Amino acid sequence: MRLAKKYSPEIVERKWLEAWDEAMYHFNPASGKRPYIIDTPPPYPTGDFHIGNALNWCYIDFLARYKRMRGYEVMFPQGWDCHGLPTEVKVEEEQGISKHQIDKQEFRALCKELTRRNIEQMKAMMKRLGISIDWSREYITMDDTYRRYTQQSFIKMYREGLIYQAEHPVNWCPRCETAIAFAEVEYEDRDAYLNYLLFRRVDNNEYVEIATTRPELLASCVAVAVHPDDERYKDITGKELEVPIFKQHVKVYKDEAVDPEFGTGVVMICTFGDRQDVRWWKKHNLPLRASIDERGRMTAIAGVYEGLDTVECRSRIISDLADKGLLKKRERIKQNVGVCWRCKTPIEIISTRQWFVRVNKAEILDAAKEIRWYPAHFRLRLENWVQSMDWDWCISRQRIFSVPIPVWYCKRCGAVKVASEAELPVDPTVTSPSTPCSSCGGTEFEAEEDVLDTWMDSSLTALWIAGWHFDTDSSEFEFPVDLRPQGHDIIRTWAFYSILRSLALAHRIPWRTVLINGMVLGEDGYKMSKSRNNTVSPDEVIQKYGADVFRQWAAIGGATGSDVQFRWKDIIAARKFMQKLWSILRFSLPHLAEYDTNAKEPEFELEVVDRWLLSKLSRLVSAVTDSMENFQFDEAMKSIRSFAWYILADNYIELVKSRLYGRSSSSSPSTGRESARYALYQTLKTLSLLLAPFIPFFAEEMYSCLNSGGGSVHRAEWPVPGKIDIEGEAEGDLIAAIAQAVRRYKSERGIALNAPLDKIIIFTDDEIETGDIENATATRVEVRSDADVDADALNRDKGTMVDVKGTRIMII
RNA sequence: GGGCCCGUGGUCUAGCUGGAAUGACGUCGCCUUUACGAGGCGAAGGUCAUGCGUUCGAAUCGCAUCGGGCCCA
Repeated sequence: MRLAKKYSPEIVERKWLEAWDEAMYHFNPASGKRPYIIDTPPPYPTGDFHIGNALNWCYIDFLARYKRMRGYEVMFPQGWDCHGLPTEVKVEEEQGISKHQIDKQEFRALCKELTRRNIEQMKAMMKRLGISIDWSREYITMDDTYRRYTQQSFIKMYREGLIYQAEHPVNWCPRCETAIAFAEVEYEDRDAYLNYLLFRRVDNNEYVEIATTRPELLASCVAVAVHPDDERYKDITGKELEVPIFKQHVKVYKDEAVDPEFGTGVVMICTFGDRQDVRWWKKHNLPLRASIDERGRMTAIAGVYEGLDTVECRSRIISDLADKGLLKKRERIKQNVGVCWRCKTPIEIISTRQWFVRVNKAEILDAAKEIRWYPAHFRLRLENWVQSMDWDWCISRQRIFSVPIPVWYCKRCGAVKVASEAELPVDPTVTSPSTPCSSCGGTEFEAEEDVLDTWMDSSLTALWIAGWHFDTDSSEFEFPVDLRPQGHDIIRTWAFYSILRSLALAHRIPWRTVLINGMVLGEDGYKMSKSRNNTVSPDEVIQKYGADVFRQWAAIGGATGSDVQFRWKDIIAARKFMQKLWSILRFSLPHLAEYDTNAKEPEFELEVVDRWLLSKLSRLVSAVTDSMENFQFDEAMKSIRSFAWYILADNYIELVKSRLYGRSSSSSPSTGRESARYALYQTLKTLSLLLAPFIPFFAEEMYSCLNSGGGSVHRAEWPVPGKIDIEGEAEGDLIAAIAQAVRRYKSERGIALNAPLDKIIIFTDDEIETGDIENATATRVEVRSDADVDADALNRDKGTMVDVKGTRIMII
């Protein structure tokens, strides 16, 4: 058999995509093998499996394939997190409607349909990438079984007092008209004015200057604060000030949190301008004056400004203040504004009745320490996040496409009626409770209209895949599961909520290990974004160079956990390596024709160069195994690449070529060829195994060409390192170095590599096998005693003395 | 303002439980040799940001400074 000269990924990859039986990736709990369960990220089905996803999934697949070969029963499931708001927005866009214009159920159906379509697109890309997902375990959070699970978890936590309803300030998006969690608030730098206003002292009619960026909140001003050590304001603490325009009297408090450097050092406390206001409001027991409503409009408290939006109100108040002489000055400043992560509208903090999940910070921090993080420092990101939370996790959302909160309210007594397990999944707006109110016996109920935050369902993935039963507190498979692979961008969301929920529902950590991947940066070094126009899709790379090449880039692009810059150069380099491997195979196969693939090591002693190769191979297997155990995919791939290129191709093949072609070696004429065939075959077979996690298509092709006992390389066992042959390595290193020195000699002099030289003299008192050197250099080799180095005046004049690893050789 | 990460040949990157600096791309030179010319072989190129310290010895540990990035406020 003779392979084509050029490697064609499109042919080989398509062939294996069609030939592979996906069942080989199915998790079989009855196999008796040790399980290795991966809590795979359930992406939000945008329809686009982007390069960041692809990097994440490549890491998972490297590991999944590796672990299978190591004898684990791997569970590599795949879920889809049907995120409500962005889907709703997309459907509105596509249909040209507003969600309020059509029936809720109809709208949900449109959302579902869009989601299914998007999932199919993303799945196709995952398959094309060769990701070894067990599709029999696919789950979609909008499906009834999963919705039921989510509602069950709600009920359990509600019964245990971990979920409660309360009126509390929450982050609110006035455009989406819904509460959002801390994790859904982003911060942006925006231009703003710092306005210096005059507040009148009630006791002596003097004015106090107060700087604020949000004069529209004057109606909500409930107090003023200064730093306790601020000498300038010693005399006003405890006194009352009159708020301009609105005339309410507010007290001046002392508080350490005031920054005396900002503005005038006097700050007005409003309900609510920001999170600090909420802290002060609680600490000083201040009253609540809500001046902004759920649509971002001014309320009746704002008097003449009622009905205006905040921006209009701000400018009206500023001009009114100026008219009254109460506006001292304005300064342009940069302000960090909290915005809705979906629509970038500045958020408000308003107090409404919502559902909350209790956040037990200490418990989560302890759990985070129990989990192994790779790289370790990412645990700190979670810790910092937990410590920064000001109030509990708000889980109710005023949306449509999400899991309904399974609750009704008794119309007669107002009691909360939580659905029973038997009623799940339930949409309380469609179905009535099956039993009367337990407080008053009433049978008329009002449905809870709110739905759950999407993290309420995606934070259950670890429990779901392990088959955790809420009723029996036990799981079908091992829990905690083994691995959570995810990007560092969602530590504060998915990782955080998953830990919280797992602790609350199962009283243990969700996974033993978290493996973090970095973000993919564009060629310009910046994070990929459409606005920067530096995006590259995995599809584009695959179409041009194949999935194996993409996967090599994913492995080798950077150290695990660090951000990875996308570079076409790396793609080209990966493709060159594919071609190199192909050429090695193309050269080797004819020499291995009719080779008995089950052959044991020959009876006779192998040639030194062959022993050298096998010893280096042993080291490679150890190194790659070690790297894989430590998630160092870049190191693993690099080790393989440099072994294949430098040791196998550049040195070994050049040295044994002649023997393989049947020309005899000097020491053991009859066995030279068999010795080389044995070493070459073992090496290629091992290489195909080591490559299998990274480039599954090529590895399979290679494995099948080598006829290694049938079956898929992906069902084969991971290689065990062979013996290390110290002497063979030392002599082989010298032989390879001599051949290399001769190559360099020829290269420097412009001599063709296959051109014979006069002769090569090796000065050594050790034994050295010269047959392969002669063959590789096409030159006769003479061995002389080291003592002869300076003796031969004639040759010294003609030749060039080269020091090779401490041994001197003369090239003539 | 707080936390974290990083600063290695022209560019990107590994090493960072201390012992003569990894690889890729680019550059230059040579080569159509029966595995590879949209390729191969070979070469040049580095004060490992700066300073101080610990050590027999530091890219690797500590401190400080400068610069970049990310996350959070």
